[in-house]
Amino acid sequence: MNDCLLRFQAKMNKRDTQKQKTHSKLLESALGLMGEEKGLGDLSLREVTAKAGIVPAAFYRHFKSMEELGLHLVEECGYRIQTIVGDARNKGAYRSALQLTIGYFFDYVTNNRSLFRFIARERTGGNRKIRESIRDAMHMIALELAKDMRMPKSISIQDTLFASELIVSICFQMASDYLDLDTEAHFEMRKIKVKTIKQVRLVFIGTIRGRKHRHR
Amino acid sequence: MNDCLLRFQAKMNKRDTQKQKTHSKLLESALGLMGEEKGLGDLSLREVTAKAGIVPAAFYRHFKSMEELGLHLVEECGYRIQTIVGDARNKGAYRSALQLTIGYFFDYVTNNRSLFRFIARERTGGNRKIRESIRDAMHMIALELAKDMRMPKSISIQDTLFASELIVSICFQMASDYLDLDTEAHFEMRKIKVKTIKQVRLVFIGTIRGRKHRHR
DNA sequence: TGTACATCAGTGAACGCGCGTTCACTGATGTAC
DNA sequence: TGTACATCAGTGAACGCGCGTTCACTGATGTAC
Repeated sequence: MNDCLLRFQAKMNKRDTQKQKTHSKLLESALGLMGEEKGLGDLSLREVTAKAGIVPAAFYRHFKSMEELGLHLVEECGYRIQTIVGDARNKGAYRSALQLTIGYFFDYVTNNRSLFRFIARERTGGNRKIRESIRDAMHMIALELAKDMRMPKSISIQDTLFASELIVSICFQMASDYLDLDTEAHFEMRKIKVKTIKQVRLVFIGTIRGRKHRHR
Repeated sequence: MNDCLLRFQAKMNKRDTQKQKTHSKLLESALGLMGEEKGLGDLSLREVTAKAGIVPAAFYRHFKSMEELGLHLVEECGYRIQTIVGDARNKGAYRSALQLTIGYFFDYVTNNRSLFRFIARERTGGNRKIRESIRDAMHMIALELAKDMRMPKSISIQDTLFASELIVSICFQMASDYLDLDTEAHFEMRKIKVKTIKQVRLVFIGTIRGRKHRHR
């Protein structure tokens, strides 16, 4: 996470570097403390600072409240997921079968449990500002995904974007269900993957075959 | 809500009646206290009992924890929404155009803000038990909806149920977005309704036209 | 019906606890000359 | 380069507050005879 946060940094003296490090450590600590049961709202400023190794009062050198930390976290997570989508493109995932692409997706979910848990949970569970921020981030991800979807020429950009937004929404919902399973529940995991593939395929078919209906 | 909770009650002396009344008042108070910003986890036992007009310690005569109250609330809300689906059937909503049915749906959402807010929020935002409980409730609702969907004979029961589950999931997600809007934002509300109609139509088309693909 | 006892929803006081926030501070790092 | 002062991330103690939970209690209602 550290290097992500430093990505726009210009002048970097010893003091600024240290501050950035603590800043990142606070975000990382917050993300790490949110387990299966705890959301952003369940975290206390005190436990986050304790995990980050600073005194509670020092929190205010970085954020004016836990909500502000949450907004930074959404931004950071949104950025990371966009990177994931970009990586998938470079790996050529979109040239593979749908099944394979969804497989990659769930691999990412598995390897970034707390990140996806956070977004899925706060998407509806957080406060209003956080929810809006996540909606924006998901919109950006959908834009990124739309670029990569290979649709027949007859499908307009608007229809492609409409489909990609629905797909992103579905995938986050399924990721949330997926993360609720025991890590050993392989059969149930398989079922969720298959269900996701079927749902996404349904969206593709609906988009391609329903074109005329939606434009009449 | 009271009559709902009494619906399986047999012997009803003065004492039992009073207890049921307080029990309902606790659930109603909890639901009422959850506004735009607060979820179940943000409620304190003390504020719920205060709103219900009893002393904090008396809470334990009804529930052993706030989590238990939450589970009762899910059950109650699930039941109420099923009733809504049933009502819609009796009103003949499913014989109307899709647009009309979705219109009815959003009317119900508007008239039961806290109920839908609660379910939408805790679906991913609550703790694990609550989440599972909501998934079960939504499954029941999807079963109810599947009964009412008029699909071509060529569509199997399984495919119909698959579609109805996706539709329920989509509708709750859109209801959540809808409830985030200012009550005066009529244009934005219209946009969400149109989006929902398009998404649900897409699911219908995908189900009907994709049949062969999914069975090959 | 009347009486004596049992039940139990709700009371009110008390408790210890972790919380967010404040404040004056320290001491390492940065800056101006 | 060396010195004097400014900056500011992090400290540590203190605060008042609302929290969940406990407990012995009260008094209205129910039950057995």
